[in-house]
Amino acid sequence: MDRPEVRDLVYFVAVAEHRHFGKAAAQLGMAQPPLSRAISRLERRMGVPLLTRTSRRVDLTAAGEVFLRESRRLLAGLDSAVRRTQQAARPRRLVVAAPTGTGAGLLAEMLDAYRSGPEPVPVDVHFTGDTGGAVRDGTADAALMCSSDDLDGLETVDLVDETPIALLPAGHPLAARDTLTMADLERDEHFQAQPPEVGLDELLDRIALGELVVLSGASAAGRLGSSVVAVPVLGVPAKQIVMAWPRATPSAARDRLVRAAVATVRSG
Amino acid sequence: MDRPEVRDLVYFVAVAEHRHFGKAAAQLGMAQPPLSRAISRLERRMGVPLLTRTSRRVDLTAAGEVFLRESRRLLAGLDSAVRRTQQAARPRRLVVAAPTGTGAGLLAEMLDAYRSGPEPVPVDVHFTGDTGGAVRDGTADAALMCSSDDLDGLETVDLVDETPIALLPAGHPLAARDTLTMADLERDEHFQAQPPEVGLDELLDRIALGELVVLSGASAAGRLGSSVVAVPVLGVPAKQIVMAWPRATPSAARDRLVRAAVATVRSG
DNA sequence: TCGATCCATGCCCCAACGGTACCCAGCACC
DNA sequence: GGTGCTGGGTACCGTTGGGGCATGGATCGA
Repeated sequence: MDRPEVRDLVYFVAVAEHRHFGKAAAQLGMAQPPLSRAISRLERRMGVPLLTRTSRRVDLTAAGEVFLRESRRLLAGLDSAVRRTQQAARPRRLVVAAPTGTGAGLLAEMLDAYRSGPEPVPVDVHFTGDTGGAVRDGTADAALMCSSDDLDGLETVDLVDETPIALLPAGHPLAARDTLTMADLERDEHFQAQPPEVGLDELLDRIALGELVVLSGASAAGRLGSSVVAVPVLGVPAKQIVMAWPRATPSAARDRLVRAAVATVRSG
Repeated sequence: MDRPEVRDLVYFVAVAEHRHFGKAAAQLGMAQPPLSRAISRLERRMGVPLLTRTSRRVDLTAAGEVFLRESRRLLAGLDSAVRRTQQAARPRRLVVAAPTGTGAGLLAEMLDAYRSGPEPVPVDVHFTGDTGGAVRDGTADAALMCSSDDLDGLETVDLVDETPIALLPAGHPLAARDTLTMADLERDEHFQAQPPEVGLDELLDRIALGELVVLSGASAAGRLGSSVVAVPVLGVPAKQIVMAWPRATPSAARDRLVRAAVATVRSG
């Protein structure tokens, strides 16, 4: 059984997404007829119809739905494989993905510890909202993630546990309390369960201005300034900050970084 | 950046495994020169040398090691994608992978429950030692596995917990005991930590004959006959029998099978 | 019924893949 | 140190098949 080629997957994904041969062909920078034939060929080789075409409508068969999902996964995997390979060839250098707003604290300590350890290698920090995506697609060698994120396919070590705290403006009625509950927070008109994806500085500014109340983790408590107050919140499970990296990708430099990170949180 | 083609991955894996262009070409059923060119082209496109060739010796670079691992993973993923797609097209039918020797008990009950449920579909049972492999590569829709197996990439539900028991011939000196420890077992000359991969019947026969003593799970206790005795073993963590299936592969028929399995173990 | 839309088919061309022949760098053996 | 052998690279050529263009044919709306 001869395997489909990568080209066939790309073509199929384009057609499946547009549900239209003409538009898919345009996106692919080719004419419509060869695309039609490529898809027929693919279906013939796989022995499975993937699309139902009436001349007015293109739809996916059940098998087509499955193959679309799988094709996307495979193409992403291929790109990530190429990136990882190129990364392995480049003069040794590490990329760590960190959530936007993790700037100064934990990460800086970890990197300091790593740089003063044996055989350090230059480290780039890649700030992104989707650290899991970065480490999965080979953009980053390791990522700071949350234990509640999807960690499938990744190896992890626990770093610090983020006991939940609320960040409130200093003058807020709840700011004087010793502890809070989620019910307290949810009654507040400025409370946002999903804080906006902005830098920590802006977030703190907006809290200080009284525009915002958010749930955060204890690691943020050290960098608040005087106009933002942290109060522990009860009844919310503590999350862990973890360091994650792809399974089965040996890298001595990354292992040293992980060890430095673990040592940092143990000692500090 | 143009992606490598599947053909290139196959070629690269062959050369990397043989560390010899001539032999790889022979295995691929082609001549050596086009293979050499294909590999050079691949390296040029990826911008990374994958092999070091002296005219006497072919070796992998560090990047080549990475790309070999990734290529194997991708090719396996492609084959599994094709199988899953073909499976989705076939007149609905489920394949369940079960460890050799799970024959009559739990599985039969589950299948009975499933068949008497709504919209049942023909079920094939695929006996294999590597049920995880079968469900990952698309050969099976679901698998019975052990919670201690590698469950990465799979979704699971717990079924029954296998409290550890030792299977002994009826006349064995330890057979009269209420409980055993691993130390007891390890002193026995016939104890095998890794039982041979044979059917349950043969296994029981060999135990009854006094050739063998093995560690098993409580679910086997119901099918022993009179000449084999089960004794609980202390100090060994209990394993769970789980039902596992690949993530992100929706299948109503499989979901019904999973529900039937869960219902079976809850009620029985 | 006519036109518009859109996928399939027929036909041609060319890029690229693979085969054959040959070259040349190590190595072994005399 | 020649000489032969092994094994990867290079040159050149033939063929396959992927892609473009023109056209057919089906469906749907007006």
